[in-house]
Amino acid sequence: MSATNERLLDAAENGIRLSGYHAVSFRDLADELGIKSSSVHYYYRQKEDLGVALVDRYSKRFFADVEKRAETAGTDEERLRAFCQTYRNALTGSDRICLCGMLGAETCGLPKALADRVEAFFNANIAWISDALNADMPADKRAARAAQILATLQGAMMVATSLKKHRLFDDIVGALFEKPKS
Amino acid sequence: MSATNERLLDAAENGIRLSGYHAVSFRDLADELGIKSSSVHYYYRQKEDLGVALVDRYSKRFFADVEKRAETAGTDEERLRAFCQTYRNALTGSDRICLCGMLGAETCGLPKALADRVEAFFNANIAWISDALNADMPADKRAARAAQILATLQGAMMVATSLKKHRLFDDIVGALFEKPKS
DNA sequence: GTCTATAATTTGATAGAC
DNA sequence: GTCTATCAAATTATAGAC
Repeated sequence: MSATNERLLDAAENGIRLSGYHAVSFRDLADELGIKSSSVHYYYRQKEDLGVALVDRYSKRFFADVEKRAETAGTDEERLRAFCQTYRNALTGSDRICLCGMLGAETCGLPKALADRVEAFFNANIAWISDALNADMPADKRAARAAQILATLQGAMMVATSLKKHRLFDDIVGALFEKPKS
Repeated sequence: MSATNERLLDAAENGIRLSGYHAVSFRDLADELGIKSSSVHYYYRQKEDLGVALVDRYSKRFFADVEKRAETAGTDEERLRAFCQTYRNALTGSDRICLCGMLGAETCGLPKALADRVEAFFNANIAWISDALNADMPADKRAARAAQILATLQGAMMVATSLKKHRLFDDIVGALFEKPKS
């Protein structure tokens, strides 16, 4: 992977996470990198190819970060908190929502290959969370709870950035872990 | 409000909720209505004006529906469930996420006037939910819980449509109301 | 209210030189 | 790997006839 290719993916991920797939053009990306749009086509023939490469890189990085954070976690709840921390870091480190959160919202307007990868990302999220719930919860409720956690994280990113109150993300995720008063 | 104007808003809301603001063009809307794009400009001079009118109509309808459902609610929890039902109905009746959920994700790429209205919609949501939490919860935790409920609803719509599993929305919102086992 | 006509710009994409 | 040159199509938008 060349340096230009990487800068290209960075700029594209950036733009999409801020404004959406359809708001990002090859020319804007080229301008940002100081190259021509035809050079962008050299790396990715179609926009769809760029999108797919983007989600692939994002997914890999995401789960690598989750695993790294979960390594030092002892309990299941700590693993779960590590997972949420990956989301938090993606937001507070960049002021941008999740790449797949944006693309997931735009699903119907995306090339099928791209929408499929986003779907896979979410399914992998739910599977990972479900696994972390093992000890806490009866099996039949795990899937719903996992989906709830994913939805809350995604929604929290969206609402927090829209309201430009990033602390809101922490408040929301905090409420998610609140223990019922004994 | 003329019939054409209303069909125009319907088509625009439709398209944006499915694919996003930047994926919807005046020409597409015109074609869907069987008119010319210049006629669309007659109703809304700029795309931004159309977007603003759209969010205004959506907000009005949304809170009218919430109030109507909440009318017959006795307890605070019933009021909250009525609120969630408005979201659910928006999704299951159309397979589309919330207009402001989509626009909220795209915030950075939107004209400021539009982004501001979306922000106002979310703030009104949080205020309404906070109010419904009155009896249940100490005042200092209400805001966080209200934001959490909003985020969960928005995230649930997004994830459920992306995964094309609409039942997931019900599962997620169900888990939100789950009582801790006594 | 709707149309024709048109303009200016942007966008996704390709061919071929260097 | 990057460029020039170019294209066809799409997009936002306006002027003015009917």
